[in-house]
Parts: sequence; C-alpha cells; structure tokens
Amino acid sequence: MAPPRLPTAQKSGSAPKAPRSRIQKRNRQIILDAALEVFSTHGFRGATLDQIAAEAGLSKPNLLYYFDSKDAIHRELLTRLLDTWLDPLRMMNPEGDPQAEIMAYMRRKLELSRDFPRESRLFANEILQGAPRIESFIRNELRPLVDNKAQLMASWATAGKIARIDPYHLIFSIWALTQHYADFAAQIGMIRGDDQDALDGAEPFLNALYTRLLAP
Amino acid sequence: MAPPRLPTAQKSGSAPKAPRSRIQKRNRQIILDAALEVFSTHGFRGATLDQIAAEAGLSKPNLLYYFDSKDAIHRELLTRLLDTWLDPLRMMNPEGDPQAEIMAYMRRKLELSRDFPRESRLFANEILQGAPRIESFIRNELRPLVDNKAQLMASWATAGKIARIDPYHLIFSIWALTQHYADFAAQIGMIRGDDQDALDGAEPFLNALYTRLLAP
DNA sequence: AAGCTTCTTGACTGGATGGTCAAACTTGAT
DNA sequence: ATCAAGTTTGACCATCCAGTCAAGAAGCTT
Repeated sequence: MAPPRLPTAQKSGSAPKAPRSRIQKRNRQIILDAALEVFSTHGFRGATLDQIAAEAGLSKPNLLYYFDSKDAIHRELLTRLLDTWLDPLRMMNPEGDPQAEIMAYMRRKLELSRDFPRESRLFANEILQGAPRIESFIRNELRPLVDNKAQLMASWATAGKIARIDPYHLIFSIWALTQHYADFAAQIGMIRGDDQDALDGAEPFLNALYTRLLAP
Repeated sequence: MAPPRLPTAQKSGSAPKAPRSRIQKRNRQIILDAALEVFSTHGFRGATLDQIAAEAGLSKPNLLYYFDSKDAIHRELLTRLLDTWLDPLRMMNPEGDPQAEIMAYMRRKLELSRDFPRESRLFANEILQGAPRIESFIRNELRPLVDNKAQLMASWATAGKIARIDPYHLIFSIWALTQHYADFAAQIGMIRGDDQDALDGAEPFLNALYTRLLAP
C-alpha cells in the first residue's frame, strides 16, 4: 500500500499560514484590503469583524477561516506596512548630494502619503495609542536607522553642505509634514473643498520650504 | 400654605446639566479629566466606561449620574476643546508685523501641544476617523477663519512683507509640525530616549524653519 | 463520475460593555 | 436632630461582538 500523502490541510483550529491555492491568495488579499480600510478609519478596537466581512463581501466565519483572529489580520497589516515604511529613509545615500538626498527623501515620503494614505492612518492610529504593538519595531529598527541618518546629516552640516539644524527635528518635520496630508485628509478636504485633492500644491510648497531650510 | 419650592433635581433619567453643588463641579471635572486621558489614547470606541470610572476613582453608575452617556462625556470634551482650538489663529493680528504674527501663531500652537497633548490627541483621533462629530465645526467655524487668515497672508505676500507661499499650506504646515509633537509623542520618545521631553529643541528648530521660509 | 480536499456559512456561545434601577448613604438647611 | 435633597453603588439587563462548530457546497484529481 502506498504511503499516505501528507495532508495539505493545517491542523484544525489554525488558519492557513502561507497561501497555497489561487483562492487562498485572492481571498486573503481581499480580506487584508477590507481590513485596512476599516482599521485605518476606526482603529483596532473600533473596527468589527462584521464590518470587515461586509467590506470584503465574505461571511465572518470565512474571515476566520483565512486568519486566526481579528488580531492576526491586524498584525499582518502592520507587518506588511512596516516592511516598507523604512525604505525611503534607507535609500538616503551618503555619497549623494546632501540637499538633493534630503529633498528626495521628503518627496518619497510624500509619495507614500499620496499612494498609501490608509497605511499612514493605520500607523498613526498605532502611535496615537502609544505604539504598543510596534514598540519593538520602533526601538530596534526605526531608531537605529534614524540615529544613523541623523549622524550623516550632522556630518553634512559640519561640512557646510547644509544648514546647521538639528537632524532629528529635521526628520520629524518631514514625517509631520508629509503624513499630515494622509492622516488629516478629512480636515483638509473640508477646508479646501472636498472636490480637490488634499495634496494639491503640497509638493511645490514643501520643495520651497526645504530648499530654504537646508541652504547653508 | 407656602408655594412648593421648585425641585432642584432634574427630571429622572437625565444627568445634571449645569453643576450646582461643589460636589457636582468637582466630580464632573474629575470625570472629564479621566475621560480625556482614556479617550485620547484609546479613541471613542476603544475606551470603556469601566476604564474611565477606574481612572476617575468612581463607580460606573456614578459616572452616569453626572453624564447621560458615554457619548455625552465625549461630546462635552470635544466642545470644551473646540472652544479654545481656534483662539491662536483668531489672535493673528492684521495690524501687526506679518512675520512676527505668523511666528507667534506657530509658537501659540506649539504651546498648545506642550500644555494640552491629550486634547491634541483627542482631536487627532476624531480627524483620523473622518471627523464625523466635528464636521460642522470644521465647515462652519474653522474653515471661514482659515479662509480669512489665508487671505490676510496672501495680502502680506503681495505686499512683499513675506515670501510668496501658499497660505493654506503654510497653515497646514504649522498644524502638522506643532501637533506632531503631541500626537506622535510616543514615537519621538522611543527614538530620542524616553527620558527627555519630545519638545526639547522643537522651538528653536521651528523658529529657524519659519524664519527662513517667511523671509521675502 | 467518484471521492477527497478546500471552502463557505447559519446558528450558536461566552464574555465584554453601555446603561438601568432601587435601595442605601451623605449632606446641608432648618 | 430631622428630613428632604443630592449622591453612591451592587446587582442586573440587553446588546454587541470575537470566535466556534458542524454540516453542506464547490473544486480538484483521478
């Protein structure tokens, strides 16, 4: 008799970890997309599985077939987000032109706000609540990277390539100014008219701002 | 027989609206303070009456003796916040020195972040969720004020008193930069070391930034 | 088509949570 | 001290919500 095939099903009680079938891949993505929509506007506690299920067009038990729990969905979203959150800062090149590098970093962050506003709001929600789920990420990954780039900017400043300004506050200012357009989009829309995009005119403004700020 | 005294008690089922006794005034304030703490970090849905009651050192039914509902507490907090939120911008004086007026506005907003970070986070939470409870405030009070001051700044720019920059984005930048220190304090603390204040060095940095930005 | 695996869901459970209520306790005016 | 008003709370209820389960439907593989 032939040796029994290893069962492809996971042991009862745990959702599929890695997508195996076309259906799995598709539905996990649908769920994550719906969950991002709901979590980013209502926060973790404010979101319900029923909302996410409705948004995804699936039944609640079906959600829990693909993910172990509400928390697991949220963790997966955060993990995927953090994976790419550092990239723009990582790209800052010590060999490049200082002012151009910083301007490019600002522009990359602004693009994130334009292309991934929900992700930005998901992140903002986490920080507002004291960053309990991403504290280790911030301490162990973000902080060293920021320290590293801050040192780089400080060296640029002493070399006279950019103005002498606190590099940490410089980085914070880029975060604040770019993420504001995603996180506070509702407010901006109500003030400037909901028809036009919140980011209209943002890039020229920020270009002018950082050009003037960085000039030695 | 003497005419019956008007009962001081409100009709059953509704909490006291205006504080009458010392106890009322004191306990309503204690509750609002506790609620601000809890709402500002967990958001409306994430906060529970039990949490607020524990924070206030009162029992849950006692909370509901002073306020009609969880929602009523939240509304009261928002109302009090919004009452003072516009003041710094209102204070901007058309007769004053343009650059000094804008710098002073920025400084007043920074003071709000320093002195009322919880209020700032409560506000941020509302906006993140799409500003459902304060939409009319934004449209009917904030927007006209911003339009008014933006026009003023535009006139300053055409008169050559300040640089030619989009006044709306200028205002948004002040909001973003100042509120960031309150709303993202958790992140800043984890990056700069939790011992020092998030706002250390913020004022000189922002002074430098806006001095360079506004110079005609 | 058969037979197995994967996928889907209606009906349910247990715990959390906003809110109620009646009874007890405290306070202050007389 | 008395008594009426104001204050406090333990016990309770109804609803919401994350998560379970067993049974059925849809896909694959042969």
